[in-house]
Amino acid sequence: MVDKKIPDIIIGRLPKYLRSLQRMDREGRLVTSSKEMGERLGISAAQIRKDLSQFGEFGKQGKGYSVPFLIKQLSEILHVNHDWEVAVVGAGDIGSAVAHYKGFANRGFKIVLLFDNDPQRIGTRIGELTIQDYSLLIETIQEKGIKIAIVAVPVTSAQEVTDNLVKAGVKAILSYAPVIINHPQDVYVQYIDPSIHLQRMTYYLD
Amino acid sequence: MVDKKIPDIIIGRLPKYLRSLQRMDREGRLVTSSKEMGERLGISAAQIRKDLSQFGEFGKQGKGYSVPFLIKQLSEILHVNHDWEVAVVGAGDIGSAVAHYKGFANRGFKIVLLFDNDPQRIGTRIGELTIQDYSLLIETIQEKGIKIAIVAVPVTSAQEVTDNLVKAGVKAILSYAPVIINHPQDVYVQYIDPSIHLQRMTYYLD
DNA sequence: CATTGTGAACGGGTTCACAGCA
DNA sequence: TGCTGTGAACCCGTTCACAATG
Repeated sequence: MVDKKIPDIIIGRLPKYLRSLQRMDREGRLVTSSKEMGERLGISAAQIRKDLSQFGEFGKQGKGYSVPFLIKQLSEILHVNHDWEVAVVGAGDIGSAVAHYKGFANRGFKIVLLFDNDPQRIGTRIGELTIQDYSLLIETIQEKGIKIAIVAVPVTSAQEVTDNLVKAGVKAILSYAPVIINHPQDVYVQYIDPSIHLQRMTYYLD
Repeated sequence: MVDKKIPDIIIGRLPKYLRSLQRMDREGRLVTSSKEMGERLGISAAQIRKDLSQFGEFGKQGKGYSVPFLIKQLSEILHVNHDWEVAVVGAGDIGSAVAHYKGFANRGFKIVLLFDNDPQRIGTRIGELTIQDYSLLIETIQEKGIKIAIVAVPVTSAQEVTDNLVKAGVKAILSYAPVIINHPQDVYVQYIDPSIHLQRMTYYLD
């Protein structure tokens, strides 16, 4: 294995492999194969083998892959073998749902901060988090050294919030605002926009 | 323009083009170019031109594209020139946030039904919707002829809910449950899983 | 002997570059 | 002149097919 540049499209599949493996693990499966993983994921077995082979020889010929071992390897590759602290900006409906979300457990993330600029909300609690004043965003995030943030604010504020997150040293942003955000090249941004997914499907509906 | 099979990867970009154009429209822009769209979207101008040319000749040489005209064309192509009625299953944190979400307006979708199986929730209201009994899911959806549903239930129920939606005649499903769902070929499924996005970024973080 | 790892072949999506046209 | 539409070239990801091997 050479540590050449891995195409981003492969990186994008690894979390799906990991999620599938963790599910197998919960089902008590100890070993799997590229064929089985492919069937579960709707991906060809050859592609899974080739993707994994970019990072090492994780399988055993004739046997397949050890589920716990592959989980360990993928977790390390994706840097989710330890939890990342995450800040959430916006405590409206989406921010609250994100703050309550149980799905980050065992996936490498823990929400530790929740910000809002509404005086009515600041100081109130959502789950185990107390809503912080947005005006303290930069200093608080800097202080804690947080590198990942989730943006759950209206379209109109998304750019300003992003700018402040970047100033605070955040390097990865997941935004629920349906707008493309300008950001430095060394900051990674991903988007969640349900309408995009729905429109992608309505093309095929009559 | 021949109505040959359009690659799905192109279909996936059209909603992004449409969202960007609607934003320009709100900004009062009347005309744009493939260059400008590309810069906003982080996509090459050539690709945008080639994508659009699959469906017709929408531009004017030397001038560019009319923003309102292109919005109209893309809306028709994606079948979002009229609103689709959407059912939401699950009225927990995610389902509630989806039900409250304003971002479907002008994107072609209107949530008209919200189901849950918790007797405590059934009959209560979320926004303008009254939570319906999940046991009435199939007949209600059939009756209304709803073709699109959003699944916001725990992983453990996602498959069963999907099976019932399919029975009810739903053809497009957007699922927030972090698990791959089995479904007939003539039913389209898309997923939203924030952990997948985050893990895709942590690969690049130290 | 089932299944991996992988070079080679393949296929298709992206970019290039320019003719065409307002 | 400026920008679209598009055939051709290019590039890169996927699939193929089989040697390797526990």
